[in-house]
Amino acid sequence: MPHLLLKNLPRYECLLEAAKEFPDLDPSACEAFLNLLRAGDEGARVVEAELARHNITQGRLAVMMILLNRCGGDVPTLGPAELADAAGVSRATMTGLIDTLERDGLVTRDPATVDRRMMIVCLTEKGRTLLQEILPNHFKRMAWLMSPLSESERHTLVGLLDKIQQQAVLYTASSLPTAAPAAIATA
Amino acid sequence: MPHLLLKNLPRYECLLEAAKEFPDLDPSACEAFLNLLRAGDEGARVVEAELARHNITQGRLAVMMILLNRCGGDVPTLGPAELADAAGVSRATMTGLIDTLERDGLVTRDPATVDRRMMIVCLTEKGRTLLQEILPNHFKRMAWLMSPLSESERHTLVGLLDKIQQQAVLYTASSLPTAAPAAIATA
DNA sequence: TCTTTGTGGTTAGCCCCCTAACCATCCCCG
DNA sequence: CGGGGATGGTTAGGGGGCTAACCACAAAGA
Repeated sequence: MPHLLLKNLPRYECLLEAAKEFPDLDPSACEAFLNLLRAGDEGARVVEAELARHNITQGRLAVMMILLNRCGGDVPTLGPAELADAAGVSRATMTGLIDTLERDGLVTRDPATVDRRMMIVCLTEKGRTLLQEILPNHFKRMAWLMSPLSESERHTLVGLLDKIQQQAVLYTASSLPTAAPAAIATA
Repeated sequence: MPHLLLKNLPRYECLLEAAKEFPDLDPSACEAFLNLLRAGDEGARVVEAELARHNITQGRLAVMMILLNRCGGDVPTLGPAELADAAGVSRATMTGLIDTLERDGLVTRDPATVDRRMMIVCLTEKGRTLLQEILPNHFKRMAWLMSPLSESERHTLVGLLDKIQQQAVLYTASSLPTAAPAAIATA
């Protein structure tokens, strides 16, 4: 589950040292990037550790929360494709997630009548109950994890992260052609 | 590979809305956490996209870089256990990583003579060459990804991320007993 | 109408990560 | 010297992610 990287991040002096051998290495960029991955990893680990006690993963929880949000509303026509899109995973992955959720009795999967290609996924009562049982602690855990940061620090953090994320999206948007290296070169 | 979460993060108003139903939900904490995971995910995706062209993953690269650092030096006695520890993965995972690296001819795995339990993993010439070919672009990519941030912003970011990471470690350290929920409650 | 194209869902095959269990070997200590 | 641990490496089994390929069906165009 971890995104993996070095457990003990290299110290800044080591990065400076390595930069001598690799002129392209930008020490502060490297440091920021490694810390980003590490913090994300550790944070995810904390949250997942709790969910694991209920035999739930981030992916499964995401699916259930999406269902809770929308299936509770007016439109109960929610199929794997839309779920996959909302969760940001492939349709094949969503099939697997729904498989296990269905096996555990947390969701149902029924063929739709209007469009015979479609399946309709819906939370069961058991799934809804489990969510009510898990979510409060889940939210508490997130709040606790962020508790060292003041309100204004959180705002700053979100702003910085957003810049990175924008840049990343900019890459994936232009990565289809071989234009990516060019974009790098010009940067 | 993504750590997975919702593709489109909920807007802040939605979090406020949800907080009415779940009093434990701290909107700013939640927002910060989701942005952290997302930025980490997207960043990792960018870096991995390039590595994938050379049939390399973050895990494989980490192993090779550790080997480059230490095997190039004086002590060539580097086994899976130490590698696993340095990379922050389980020994079983490291076995798998070395398997594929060895299959691709990037590392060798030979039994040690002094300690007959040990295997010695070493970069091959091919592995070394591949690293020299990959790393410059890899570093450029990281630098490009962080280019929207000024030097001082990067410093700020590292500081904030470190606070979160400290907190996370604090959790995993005390999670062996059931003390974790208590720690949450008191927070 | 009939064909073509697009879309929804699943399957197959691969990779990576984990835990638990298993041998082999080393090392310490009685 | 001999019998525990401790340590190194692998295997087995389970998730979860991806792409590519497939079939069923819907929708749009000739």
